[in-house]
Amino acid sequence: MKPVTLKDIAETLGISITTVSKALKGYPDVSKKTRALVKELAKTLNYKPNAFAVNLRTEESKTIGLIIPEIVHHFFSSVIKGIISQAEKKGYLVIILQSNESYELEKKQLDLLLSKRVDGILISLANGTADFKHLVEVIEQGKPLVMFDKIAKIVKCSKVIIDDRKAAYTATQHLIDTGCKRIAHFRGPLLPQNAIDRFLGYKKALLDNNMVYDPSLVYLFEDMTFEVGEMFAKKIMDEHTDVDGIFVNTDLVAIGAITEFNRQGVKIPEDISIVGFSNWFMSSAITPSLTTINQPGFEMGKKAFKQLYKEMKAKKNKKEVIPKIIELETVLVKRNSTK
Amino acid sequence: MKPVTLKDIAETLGISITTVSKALKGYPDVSKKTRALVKELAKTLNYKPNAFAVNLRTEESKTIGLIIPEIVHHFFSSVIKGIISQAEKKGYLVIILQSNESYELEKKQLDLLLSKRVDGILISLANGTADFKHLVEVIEQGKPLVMFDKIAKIVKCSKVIIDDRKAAYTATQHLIDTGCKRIAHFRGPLLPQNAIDRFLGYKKALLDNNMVYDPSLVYLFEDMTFEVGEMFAKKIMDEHTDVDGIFVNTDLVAIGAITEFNRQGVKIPEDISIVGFSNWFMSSAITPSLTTINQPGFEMGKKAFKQLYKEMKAKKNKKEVIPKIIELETVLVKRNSTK
DNA sequence: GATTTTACCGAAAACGTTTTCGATTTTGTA
DNA sequence: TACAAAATCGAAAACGTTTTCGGTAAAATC
Repeated sequence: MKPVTLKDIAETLGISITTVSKALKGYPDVSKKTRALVKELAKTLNYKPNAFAVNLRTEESKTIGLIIPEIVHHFFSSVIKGIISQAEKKGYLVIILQSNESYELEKKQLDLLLSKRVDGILISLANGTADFKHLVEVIEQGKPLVMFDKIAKIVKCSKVIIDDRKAAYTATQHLIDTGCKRIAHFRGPLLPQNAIDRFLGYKKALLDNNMVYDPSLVYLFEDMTFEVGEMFAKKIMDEHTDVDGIFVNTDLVAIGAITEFNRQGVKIPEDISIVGFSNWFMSSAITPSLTTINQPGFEMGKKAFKQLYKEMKAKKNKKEVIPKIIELETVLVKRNSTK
Repeated sequence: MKPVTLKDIAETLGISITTVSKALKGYPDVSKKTRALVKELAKTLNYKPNAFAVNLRTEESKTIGLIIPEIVHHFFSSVIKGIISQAEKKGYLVIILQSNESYELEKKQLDLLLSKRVDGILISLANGTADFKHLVEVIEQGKPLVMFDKIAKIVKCSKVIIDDRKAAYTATQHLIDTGCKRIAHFRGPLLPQNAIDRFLGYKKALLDNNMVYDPSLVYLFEDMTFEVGEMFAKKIMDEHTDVDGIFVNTDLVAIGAITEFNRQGVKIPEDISIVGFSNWFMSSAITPSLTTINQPGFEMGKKAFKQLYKEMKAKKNKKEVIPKIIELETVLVKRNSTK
C-alpha cells in the first residue's frame, strides 16, 4: 500500500540508503554490480522517488505557474498548448490559473504560485491590471518571470510579444492600399497594451497616408464577442454610411460584423472591406473569408517557456539574466474580405 | 534573499519553532500574546510556509492532475475552466497535461502525475486508448481518479458524463419529427465511447421509427475539422441526393457542412436539415443558426472536480468510496437549421 | 500551604531525499 | 611484502514542516 522508498530498497538489499540513491542517480562511486542490483529491484518494486522529498532537498519542483486571463479562447488555449508542449520536453509541469481579467485575482494567484514555490512564472496580464507592484515583487524576489502577449512595458523582465502596432499599421495600410478612403476601427478595451498599440498602429497608418483621423470612427468594446461585432456593424450602417473599411481588433468580432453585413446585404469587400486580427481558424471558414493578421499563439507559448527555462537554468547556476524582448513575426493573411 | 522560515521567526522572537508553527496554525495551546506576536512578525516578514516541506510532512500537495486529449478545443477548454474554478475554491491547484489523443502519451503522463504525487487525477481519454490497464493501476494504488466525457465504461471509478446515446437519439428524433425521411450521420472516430454512443443513438432512433438504417449514410471522420464538414457535404451532394437530414457528431463539422451547402445553393433547412452536437458558441452565429445538443462543458468540469474532491477527502479519512456515475442533462437547442 | 488542574511551551522524531566527507576495501605498483 | 592509488561504500547532516508527548509554570481548588 505505502509507496516504496529508498530505505525499502536499501534494507532488502542489505546496503545503505546512500548507495541506493547514488546507484539510481548514476554516481560514479558505486560498483557496476550493485548499481545493476539496485536498478533492477527499483524497477520490479516500481520505485518512484518521492517528489516532495526531492523538492524539499533540491529546492526546485520542476513545475512552473501560468496565469492567463481566459482559458476558453482560441488564441490563449493555443499559447497554453505551446507552453505545455515545450515544458513537457524539458520535464516541467505547468500549473494553470485563470485571472478572469481581474487584477485582484491575478494578484492573489501570483501569491499562491509563489507560496507553492513554482520554479518560474509565465503570465499574460488581465485587462484590469494597471498597477504592477505585484509583478515587480516577484522579480525582486529573484523568481524567474516572463510575460507574454499582454504585457506591462515598464516591468523589467523578459517578454514575448508581437509588434501589435506594426501589425495594425500593416492591416490598416492594406485597407488603404486597396482603395479604402474612410476606415473605422473596432478597438479592444482601454487598458491592455495590445489594444492600445493596435489602435495606435491604425491611427499612424491613417496619418502617414494623409488621411484624417476621426475619433468617432473608433468603436471600443469591453467584451470581445460575436455579438459585439454584429452590434458595431449595425452602428456603422446607422451612423457612418461612408465607411468603406474596418480594421477590427480581433477576428471573432470581425466575423460577427461580417455576418451582420451579410444579413443586411452589405457587400464585402465591394462596399466595405474588413481586416481582422489573430487568424482564428474560423476566419478562413466564414464567407467571405477574412483577411487578418496571423498571431502565432502556439509559437508564442513555446518561446515564452523557452525563455523562462533559460532564466530558471541561469538562476540555478547563479548567473545574471538580462531581460530579453522576443518579438514574433506577424503576417497579413490576405483573403476575400478585402479587395 | 532566502525565504523566511519558522526558524527565523522563532529565533528573532526567542521562542521555539514548535510554538511558532502552532501559533500560525491556531493551536489552542499557545497564549494569545505569543500568538499575536508570531502572527504579526510572520506578516511583516512575509512568511510563506515552504510548500515542499508541508507536502513531505502531510503527504499531500493540494494539487491535482488533469489529462485531456486536446486543449485547443472549445468544449475541453470549457471543462478545464470549470475544473480550475472549482479547484481554486477548495484551495487546489491543477496541473494540465495534453495527451494529444495518443494512448502512449496518456500512459506516460499518468505515470508522471503519479510520480509527482498529485492528490488526485482527472482524465478524459484519448481516442487512441483501447487498453485500460494504466487506469486500473492508478485505482488499485488507491489514488482518487475520476473520468469525464471520454470514459471507459469497464473501469471502476467515478465518471461524469452525458448520455450521448440519448442525446443523439433526441437529435435524430427531432429530424424525424420535422419530416426528414432519409437521415445521414457524420460520426466521430471508431474508438471513443461517445462517438460510438452517438452513432448508436442515431441508429436506434431510426429503427424505433421504422426507418431503414443505411450504413452508407454514415460518414466517419478521424479529425474533427471545419474542412471535414465541407468535404462530407460535397460527398452527400454527390452520393446521396435524397438525404434530407444530417445528424453531425460535432458542431464544428456541422458548420463546415452548412457553409458548403450554402455555397452550393442547397437550402437549409428546406432541402436538408442539420443537427449538430455540443452547442459551440459559433452555432448560434452561423447562418442559418445551428440546431444542436447542448453539452455543458463548464458544468462537467465543476462536477468532475467536486466528485474528485469528495474522493480525496474520503481517502484522507480512510473511508471507502463507491464509484459514482454522474450524468449531466443535455437539451436540444432548436434553431434554424431544422424545420 | 498543599494539591490538583489548567495553560503554555519545547524537545525530538518523522517525512524521504541528496550530498559531503571520511572510512574501508580492493587493486596496482614497486 | 609494503605502500600508494583507486574503487566502493555509508554515516550523518540538511531541507522545513507537523505533531506527539512530556515538562514547567501559573492558576485554581481545597
